[in-house]
Amino acid sequence: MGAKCLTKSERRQEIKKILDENPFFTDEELAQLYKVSVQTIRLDRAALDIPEVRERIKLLAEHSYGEVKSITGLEIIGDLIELKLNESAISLLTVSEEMVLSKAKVIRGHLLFAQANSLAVAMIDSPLALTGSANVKYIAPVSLDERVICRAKVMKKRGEKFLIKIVSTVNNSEVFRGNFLVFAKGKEEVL
Amino acid sequence: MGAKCLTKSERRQEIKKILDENPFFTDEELAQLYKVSVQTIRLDRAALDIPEVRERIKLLAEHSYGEVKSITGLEIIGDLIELKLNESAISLLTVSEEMVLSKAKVIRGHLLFAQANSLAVAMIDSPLALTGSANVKYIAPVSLDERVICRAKVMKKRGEKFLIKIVSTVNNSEVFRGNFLVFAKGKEEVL
DNA sequence: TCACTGATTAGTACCAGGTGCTAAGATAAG
DNA sequence: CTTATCTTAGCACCTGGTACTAATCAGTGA
Repeated sequence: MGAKCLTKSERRQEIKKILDENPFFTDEELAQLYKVSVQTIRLDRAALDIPEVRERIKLLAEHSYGEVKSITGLEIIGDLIELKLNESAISLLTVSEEMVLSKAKVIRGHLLFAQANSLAVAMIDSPLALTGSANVKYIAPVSLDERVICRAKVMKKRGEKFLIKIVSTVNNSEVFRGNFLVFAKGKEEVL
Repeated sequence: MGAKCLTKSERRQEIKKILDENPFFTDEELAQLYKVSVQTIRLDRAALDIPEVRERIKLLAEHSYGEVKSITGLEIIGDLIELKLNESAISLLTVSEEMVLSKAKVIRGHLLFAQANSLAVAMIDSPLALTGSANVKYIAPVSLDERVICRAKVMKKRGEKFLIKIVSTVNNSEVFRGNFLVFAKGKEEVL
């Protein structure tokens, strides 16, 4: 990793990147990494407007904590945009580096599924919802940095069974679609 | 919340609970909350074997950090046990805390899908393989600490198209099954 | 050569939120 | 009264910083 004689701005860009993907480094460690003094690192962070380690860690923790708190939040892959319980829902997923196959920069299939599945499950107004079955089709590959909008709509409801239709699009063109059968479970024991 | 004249053990139980569901409290804040001194809180934490705020927050952050990495970042979800390219493959996934729905301790559906999908894609002898479609069925819920064995088998192969049958079991009983249609992509551009 | 500039480094005082240790009350029970 | 349990207090020390001042070093132009 970065250790050579870098210019100030090169170093700063590297620091920005490295802290972006691993916020756990202390100034000390960065200083050793780039063979500069701790003070220099502090100036760099100040210039880049990056808070201290504890703050960074805390933000990360609060983020995931917030998700956990919001009942179904953690369970959702992507950001919930709209939600009408038992009717329809929309979520947005921006494809980041970790989501793609390293070679092709194409999103892993199961993430599109996960977005759809978690949305389908989240939109059910019930303490617990479980997927029963799903038929899905991948229409076009999705690449890094693209924004996937996933729309879910309840097509049929019979008792505790919900048939949900999912369509995911990027720039208004379909990339993924599927039908999910979801079971709403109340307090009764799961099968 | 708790503020009355509690016995030591009552207070400790409350502290344990409160920190369990909200790890962000400092000793100071807890001391005010229970109207005891900071030192008392420290003793309580020591007795309960609860680390300091920063440590708690850090653990939380590392946890969620690891989770994001592992679910999105890995090429294969689960551990590859056996692999015969273009023929069959087996992977094992042990259900950990991060994989389950917080309330029911049941694995999230898309993780079973992810295990199956990543296995199906991995077993194709090609620089790039993409999922075309999938039909899956969830037969029984899978709980925390259970070990999911996923078996994939190529049923049909026509040119670059592979039909793969997946069966996932826990203790030899089926929990998930599906058919995946996977496309092997060579160097040619993806559609 | 001198002066100036930008980048870096050094040093100081201070902070939160602790640990680890010793010692001193407070209170109830035998 | 003595003893044991619980609680509080005080102190030195720690990490990973902030905020600020001052010194150093290399290169550049005049």
